[in-house]
Amino acid sequence: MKENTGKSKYVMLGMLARKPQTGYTIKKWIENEYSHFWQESFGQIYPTLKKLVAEGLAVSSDHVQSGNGRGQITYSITDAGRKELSDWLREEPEIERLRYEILLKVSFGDNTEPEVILGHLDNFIKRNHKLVKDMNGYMELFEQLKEQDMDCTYSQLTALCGVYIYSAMRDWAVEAKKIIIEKEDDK
Amino acid sequence: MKENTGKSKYVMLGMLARKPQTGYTIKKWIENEYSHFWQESFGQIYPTLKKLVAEGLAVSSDHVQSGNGRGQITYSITDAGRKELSDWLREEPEIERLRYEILLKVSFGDNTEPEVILGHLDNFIKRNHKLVKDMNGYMELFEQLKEQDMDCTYSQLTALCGVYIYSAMRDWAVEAKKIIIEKEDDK
DNA sequence: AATCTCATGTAATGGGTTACATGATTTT
DNA sequence: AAAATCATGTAACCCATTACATGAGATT
Repeated sequence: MKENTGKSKYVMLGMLARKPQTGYTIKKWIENEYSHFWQESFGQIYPTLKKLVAEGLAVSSDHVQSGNGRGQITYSITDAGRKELSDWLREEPEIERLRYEILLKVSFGDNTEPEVILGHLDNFIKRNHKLVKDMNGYMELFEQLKEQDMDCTYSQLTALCGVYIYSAMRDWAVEAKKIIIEKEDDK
Repeated sequence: MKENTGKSKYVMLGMLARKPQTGYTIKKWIENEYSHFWQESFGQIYPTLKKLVAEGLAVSSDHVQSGNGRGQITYSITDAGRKELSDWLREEPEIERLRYEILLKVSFGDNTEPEVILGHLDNFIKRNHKLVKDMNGYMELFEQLKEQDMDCTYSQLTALCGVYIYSAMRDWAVEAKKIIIEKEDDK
């Protein structure tokens, strides 16, 4: 019985630490503000929330609250939950294992025409360019919140990371295209 | 029967496209040159290779070749395999889903002391700094190979991506530390 | 003698997404 | 009237890692 909900458990705790919420709003929250570095599906969220309650890390207030639809369940974090979250925060973060399919395709580039790879890079540049703009949008939004005395430094830092990473990816792809084209011209 | 070996199938094909190999050497190859953007375990490699043979995308020459140990099985790609690889290369790469645990912890930073997050960032900086050096080492190595007329442009591009991405991560973390410290000083 | 590396393989386990089921309210 | 959104939940499936099993040759 090695209860392992992986990281989802702590994500739920982190979300509930901000304010009591339903599984549904947690999902929306993650989609909106976390999607560039984290994602959770309902298939994870609902069972995990139930486990939190079973472990005493959260409580589910209002079993069925008739508002709209089927009724919603609001979860709140307990003191034990805050302790669990804070313990986890102290642990050294795991080294992330990346799986960039585009790098795989680039590395196998010899097995196709250069145009194929150049095409992928073009799309990649466009996507990352848009992401940089999105992240800068978030940065501004947080800046405005700060002026209204709302503390959101840590959230802003994740957006800043997005700016850095997506800019780097875009710049790399631009450079990569140049190098491939140069190589083709040399032939 | 939706035979889905995910991406591993194409990784194996890409490896065999370079030269006929054993599962063991494929593992070593991926560990050495791909680990920063891809990884495969034996539990994936061996069954996948067998499936490739079953699908006619590879052939296994030399069932048991007494050399050392239990004997090795060398796999070679077939024409059908090359076709499959090239078809896959043409497909638009999937959008990668990142899961950066450190960003999760940063975003929940309010639930712990700033020193905890600063500590994580310190380690993150060190790790990424080392990775940048490693990637630059690869870059040089590939440069030398180029001078010996070996074509390795595409492999070099993945190392270049490593330089870009790890530099960005390191620079972000340095900046993030500054911002957190500034905020603390303001209090 | 013990351990490390080469070498292949399977079974158990875990973590996560997708698809499906249900159903009320709100918007088009 | 139809479609979208709110809202919760389960089951199937897939992918991947880990642990385990086997065993020979080389090294310490």
